[in-house]
Amino acid sequence: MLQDAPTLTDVARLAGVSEITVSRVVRNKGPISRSTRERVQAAIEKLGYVPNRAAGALASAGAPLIGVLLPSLSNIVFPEVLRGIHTALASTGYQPLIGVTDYDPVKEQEILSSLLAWQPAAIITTGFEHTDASRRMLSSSKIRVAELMDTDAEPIDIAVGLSHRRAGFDTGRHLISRNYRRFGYVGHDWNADHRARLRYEGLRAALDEAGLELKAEERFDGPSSTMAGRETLAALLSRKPDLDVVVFSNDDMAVGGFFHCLSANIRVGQTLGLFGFNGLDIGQALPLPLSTIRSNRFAIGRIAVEKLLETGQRPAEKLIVDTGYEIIAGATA
Amino acid sequence: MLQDAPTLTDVARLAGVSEITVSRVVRNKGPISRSTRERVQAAIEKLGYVPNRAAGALASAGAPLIGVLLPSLSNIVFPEVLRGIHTALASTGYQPLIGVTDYDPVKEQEILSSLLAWQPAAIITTGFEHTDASRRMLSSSKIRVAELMDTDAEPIDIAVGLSHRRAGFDTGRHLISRNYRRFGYVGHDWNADHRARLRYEGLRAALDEAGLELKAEERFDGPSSTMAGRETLAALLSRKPDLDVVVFSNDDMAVGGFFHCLSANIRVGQTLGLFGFNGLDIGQALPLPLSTIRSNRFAIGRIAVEKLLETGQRPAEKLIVDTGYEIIAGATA
DNA sequence: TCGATTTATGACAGCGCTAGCATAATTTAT
DNA sequence: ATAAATTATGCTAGCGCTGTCATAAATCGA
Repeated sequence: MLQDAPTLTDVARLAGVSEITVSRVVRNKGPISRSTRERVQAAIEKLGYVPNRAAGALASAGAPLIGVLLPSLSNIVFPEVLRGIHTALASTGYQPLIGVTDYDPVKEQEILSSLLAWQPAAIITTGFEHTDASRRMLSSSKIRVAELMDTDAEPIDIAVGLSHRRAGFDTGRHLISRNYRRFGYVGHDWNADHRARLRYEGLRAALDEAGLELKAEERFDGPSSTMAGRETLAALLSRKPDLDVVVFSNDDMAVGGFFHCLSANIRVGQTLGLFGFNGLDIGQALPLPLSTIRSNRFAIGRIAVEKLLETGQRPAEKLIVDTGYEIIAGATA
Repeated sequence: MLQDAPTLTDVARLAGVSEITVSRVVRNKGPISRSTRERVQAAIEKLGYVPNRAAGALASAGAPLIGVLLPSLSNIVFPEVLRGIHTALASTGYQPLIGVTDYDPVKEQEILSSLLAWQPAAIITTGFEHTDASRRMLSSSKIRVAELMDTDAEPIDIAVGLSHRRAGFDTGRHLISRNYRRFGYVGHDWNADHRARLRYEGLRAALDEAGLELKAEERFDGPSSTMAGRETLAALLSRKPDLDVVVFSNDDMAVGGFFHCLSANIRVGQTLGLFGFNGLDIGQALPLPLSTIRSNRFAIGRIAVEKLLETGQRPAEKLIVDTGYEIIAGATA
C-alpha cells in the first residue's frame, strides 16, 4: 500500500521526455512547447506526482519558505499580522515557517538559526531588539529581512510599521484638544513590550509640551489582558480618584478598564475618559465604542511580504514603510 | 563578505575526522568517544556551522517538520491551539509549517499537498471534513495525522478534542436544571463551523428530552464576532422578546449579546440568561462573568503533538483523546 | 592469552532535484 | 536557399547530508 512516491524520473519516463523538461514544466520556467507541456502535465496528474521540496531546496540552494519570528501568539495582534503574511503569501508558492520567541532575544537567536538551516528566501521578525549574533547571522547572509511593527529605529533591510512614539504623542495631543487635563496611565510589562513604552514616552512628551503632567500611573507586572486592565484601573483610581482621563497601553487593557467602570458605576466618557491602542474589534463592539488608535496590523504583515518578494535579493538600501495609524474618536474619551 | 556557509566537510576537515562522524555528533546518534565529540564541537563552534536541513531531509527521506492546517487565524481559538502546538514542539527540534484553509476542504487539499512535499513527520489538521483526495494522500503515506477539536467521528490516526454534541447537550441540561424554559439560540455560519452545528444539535436533543423546544433562533450569515453577536441578539429579541435564556454559538457571540443587553437595559442573569462556549478570558473579565463551557484549546494542541511524537510511526490503532470540557457557572445564566 | 564482543570510525553511494552549458529543431531575415 | 536568430530539449555534475555496510580499536571473559 505504501508505494514510494513518484519522482521526476517516473514522470519523465511516462511522458517520454527528460527529467529537466519535467522540472521546467513544474516550475513554469524556460521555454516549453505546448504539446510537451500537456503531455507532462497529464503524466503528473496520472501519477499524482508531488515535487520533493527538500531536493529542490538542496539543488537550488534556497527554499520557497519565509521564516516568521513572532514574540507571542497570546496577544491577538500577532495572529493578525500572521494573517496578513499568510494572505500575501497565498498566491506565491512560499510558505511560512513560524517560530515564537516569547519576547526573548536569546530564544529568538536560537530559533533564527534553526530557521536559517532551511535556507529560506526571507525572514520576518518583530522590532529591532536582536542579539549581536542574530544581527550578524542576518546581515552576513543573502536572506532578506523585514522587521515589523515599529519604525522608530534603523532596520537591517526593511521596516514595516508605525512610529509608536508619534502615536503616543498624538494620543496626548488629541486628548488635550478635547480638554482633558488630569491624565492617568494604565500599562503592562514594558520589558516584554518595548513599543508600549515608546507610546508612553510619546504621551509624556505631548503632556510636557502642553505644560501638563501625568497625575498617576500604574503598571501591571505581566502581559496585557482584559482582566489586568480591569484590576489595574481599579488600583489606579483607588489611589487617585480625581482623574479625568486614563490612557491604556492597549485596547485589551482599555476594555478591561471599561468593564471596571461598569461595575463601579463610573460614567465613561463623562466622568472619566478612556483611551486605548490598536483598534481591536472588541473595543468597537462595546456599548460605547472605544476611543483608540487603529494600528494596521493586517497591512503590516501583508506589506512586509510584498516588499520582501518584490525583488529577488536584498535591497540596495534600507527601506522603511510607514503603515500609519488613525485616531478613532469613539465615545469613551 | 558573503562567504559560503560552512558545510559538514569543512567541520570534518578542521576537526580531523570524517564527515559522517561530524554528522553523528550533530545528531547525537551512534557511539562517539568523548574526545572526538569535543573536538568536533569545538570545530562547529569555531566555524559557526549550521546543518543544512534540506540536505538532511533529502538524505534521510523525512524532515523534522510538523505540518499544521488551521481553518482560520481570525478566531482566537486557533491561535490558542497553535500556542499549545508550539509549546509542545519547543523542546523537540521539530518545527511547525503552517497553512490556513479558510474552512475550505479544497483549499486544505492544495495546502496539504504542498506541505507533504516537505516530507514532514506528521500532519495536524482540524476536524474530519477532508476531500477524498486529502484522505487518500494522508492514509497512503507513512505520515502520522492528528485531527483536532472534535471527537464525534472516526479519525485517520489520532483525534484530540471534545464531543461538541455532548457539550451542547450538557448546556441544555444545565440550563434546564437552572429552571430556564424559554430558549433562544444565536449562532453564526454553520458551513464554516461544523462544530457549532454539533453543539446546536446537542442542545436541541436536551430540550427535546425535556419536552421543551427552541422558541426562536437566529443565525448570523458570516463568521462569529462580538459585533455579530450583538446585532444578532438584537434581531432575535425584536422578533421574540419573551425568552428567558439565549444560548450562543460561542463566547465571542455571547459577549456581543452581553453588550446588546447593556445598551438595551436588559438585566442579564435576571430578565435574560446568556450562555456561551469556549471560556475565553474576555468573557470572564466581563462585569458579570459569562456562563459558558471551557474547551481546553491549549491542551488540545499540546497533547496532539505529544501523541504524534510518542511513536516514530503511525499508530497501529486509531486513538481518540478526549480533552473534555467543564461548565463555568458564571453569572449570566 | 586468544577469540568474542563491544565501541568507535570511515568509505561509498545516492536521496531528488536544478544550474549551466550544450545541442537540436524551428522560424526568420536576406 | 543559406545564415542567423530563436525556441525547445537534453546531458552532466553536483547540492550537503545520511543509510548501509565494512573495518579498526578497545574491552571482556575464561
